[in-house]
Amino acid sequence: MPELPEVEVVRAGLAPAVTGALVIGVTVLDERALTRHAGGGADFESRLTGRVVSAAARRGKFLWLPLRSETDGAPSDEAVIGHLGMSGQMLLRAPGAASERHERVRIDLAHPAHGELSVVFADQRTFGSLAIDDLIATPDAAPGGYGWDEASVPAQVAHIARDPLDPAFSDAGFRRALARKDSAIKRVLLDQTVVSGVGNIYADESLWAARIHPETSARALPTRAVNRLLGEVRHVLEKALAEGGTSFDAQYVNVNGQAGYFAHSLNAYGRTGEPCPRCGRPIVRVSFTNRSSHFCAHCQRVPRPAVDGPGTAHV
DNA sequence: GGAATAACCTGGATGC
DNA sequence: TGCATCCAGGTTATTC
Repeated sequence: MPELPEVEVVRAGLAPAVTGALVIGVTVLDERALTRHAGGGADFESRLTGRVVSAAARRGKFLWLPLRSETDGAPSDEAVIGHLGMSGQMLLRAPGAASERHERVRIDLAHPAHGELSVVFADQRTFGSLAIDDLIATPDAAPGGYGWDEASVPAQVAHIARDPLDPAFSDAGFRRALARKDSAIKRVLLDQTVVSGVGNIYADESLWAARIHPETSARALPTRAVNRLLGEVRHVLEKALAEGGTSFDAQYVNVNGQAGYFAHSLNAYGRTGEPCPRCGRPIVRVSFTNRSSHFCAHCQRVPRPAVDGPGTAHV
């Protein structure tokens, strides 16, 4: 389940290998990997071949490789965007390497320093996708994402909020967004237009660390609790990033096919029935909007229902 | 307009 | 052993 740390590990692995490389060939093996691309496989192949990759960038869970032409040196106005979905992988392989299981797209590159190599997009569940998209200006004039200094972002990524590790992320804007949301805090954490990069695993871990019940109303959270939560989100993401991300099986790996080990550091997610590391009571799992929430019912108390009536304070 | 829900998809785990 | 069913979850279109 690639979330921000897993995607950042992939981006960091791709960057030195692809920056400055010329695309010398593209093979689309499964067009389901191009659900975000306006044209078909042939269009994807022809538009990408002959371009030069300027960088490897990321915002939240979206990756993109800005493209420029081989000769004119003009600024990048398009990019290959990629989302790993549930099970997507970006693998670096030697030229002519055997096909990967669930391989969907292969991009062959010639790098001026490293020679030829291939970027293989493999995806078991086909929720991930690639596309070529226009770069548009960021409304705040800040760099579009991590690994990209230009104030531009792919059009399909423009609606995605900045992630909490982005220097241009606005804490005040996050607090204002929560104050407007009449939804459970966990649902808001998973809303990529409010804060990006957080998925089910890190939402559960951050809420556990901040001692906030996942069904607490976002707008009912006091400012102090919001600040505590934001701090824990950042702490959890940074720690997971330092440990190479979370891998439960072979579905999340870095560009070399290696797993991360943050799964050993999880306190709540996937630990149903195990003792809470804080109080020793069992972690519980409940269904939550088509997925699961894991939390400690003792440390993360159920929010008291709002009561309308005389004497009730409203904010 | 905001919030909630369903659908997309594959393979491993589980039950019979 | 083989088959059917359930489950995992990020994004987005649809519905309320």
